[in-house]
Amino acid sequence: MSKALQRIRPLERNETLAGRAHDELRTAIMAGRFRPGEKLTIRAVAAALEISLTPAREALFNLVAEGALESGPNGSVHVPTLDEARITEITRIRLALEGLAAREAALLMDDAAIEDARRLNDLIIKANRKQDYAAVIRHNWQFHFRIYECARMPVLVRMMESCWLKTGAYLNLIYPEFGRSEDGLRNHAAIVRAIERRDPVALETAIRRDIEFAARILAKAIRAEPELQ
Amino acid sequence: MSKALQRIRPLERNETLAGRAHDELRTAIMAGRFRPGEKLTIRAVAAALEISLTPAREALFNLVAEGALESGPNGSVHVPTLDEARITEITRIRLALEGLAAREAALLMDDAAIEDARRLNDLIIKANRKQDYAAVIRHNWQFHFRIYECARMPVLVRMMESCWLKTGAYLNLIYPEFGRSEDGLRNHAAIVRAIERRDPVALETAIRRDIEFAARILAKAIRAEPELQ
DNA sequence: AGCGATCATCTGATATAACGTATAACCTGC
DNA sequence: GCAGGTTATACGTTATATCAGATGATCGCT
Repeated sequence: MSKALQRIRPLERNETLAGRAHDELRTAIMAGRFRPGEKLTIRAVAAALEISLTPAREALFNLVAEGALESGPNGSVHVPTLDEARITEITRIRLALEGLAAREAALLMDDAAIEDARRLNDLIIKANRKQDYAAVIRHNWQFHFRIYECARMPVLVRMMESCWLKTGAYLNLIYPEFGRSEDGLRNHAAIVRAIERRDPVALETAIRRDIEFAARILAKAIRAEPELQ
Repeated sequence: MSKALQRIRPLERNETLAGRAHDELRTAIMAGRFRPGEKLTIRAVAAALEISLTPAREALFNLVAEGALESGPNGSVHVPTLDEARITEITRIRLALEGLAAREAALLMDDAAIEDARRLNDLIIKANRKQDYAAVIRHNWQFHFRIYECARMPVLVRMMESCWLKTGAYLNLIYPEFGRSEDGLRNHAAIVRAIERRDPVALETAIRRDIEFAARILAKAIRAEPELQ
């Protein structure tokens, strides 16, 4: 086989309609474009994406299986809602998983990854200044997972993504407040310093602080709008 | 609403053909009834369960989305295979997740749960003596998850299940050896002692030892049969 | 006016058919 | 005998039709 042929990757599954629908919904969830508790009917998704019921249904229930959406008693699918117990549970899981990923990534990050993280953090700061919270959310995701993927633990990455997806619908709720506080930016600065020094303990500490900070703001936002529970 | 009506649970999704197929495949995977790498075609599953392609397909791809099965380039679905890197990754994840669950469960287990765990451990010992490894696998699952569910962290439970499912196909590979060694039984005895004393640290330690022991045997079994990679 | 029943509509579940692609057996030419 | 192409079969993907259950509104009765 030629060198050029070795470079090209095998076709991924998301070239199918169901796969594309899955990706589309996934990024929409992460971007917080659905309200917590919002009901997603098969037919509405099919109509919105201009596909038939079969791939729309497959995308929805795959997201349910992933834990990104929830299914009601009669097969209806909605965006998950979070109460405080669920938030503390997810937070504790994130501390365990992302702590592990952080320790490992600190040892394995190469210069390109460190530079990417630094650049993404700058983008977050800029977007936050412009109050472009959609960009903040997107770059924050990229920032964290650019680090985590350096741990070379794909199963772990999928589980961390699952945690993030569960809280995705609430991100728009917290970001105005997140931006106002300086703590979020300080935590990210500490993360960048830790990866520059390739210090596993410092990185885990900084990541933990970031997670706990986000959890506090999220809990406060939910207490403020209890109808979203 | 009456007290009695609050007790009854809403209909679960597995009353549908797709849900039942999902459960059926899931328990088959856990029981190690499929070989690692075995290909599961939609039509074969549909024929075996005497259902049409639609629910069979849904069950298969939901298991893929859960991480219990893997999908190849052209949409084919197979039982996951594990190399040593994957085993160490899953082991490290399990240590993090099940360690968290163990610490929490130790504080929350009531007498009924402790009694159940003791009873399940006895069943494991008996089944092991009879060399009924299918029963050992089943009771081992029940033993661990009877403990973990006491942590009241449903998201965490699903993630731990996902880890167990990934290694399910290899369980038959390791159990003859697992039974021969006394270490497995010793670890379980330590687990039972720790939950009787409701000691979080001791329980986490014992669980960790059990996980690491299982990982060692699994890695050895895979090294012995490299064609299964 | 309040309650309950009936009916229309919405929605999910499943089967089936049609389509395109991969896989592999076979066949041909060298 | 072997390489390369061809064809048939198997398989995944998608759309559509049909059915059943849930939902909600309207109408009638008390």
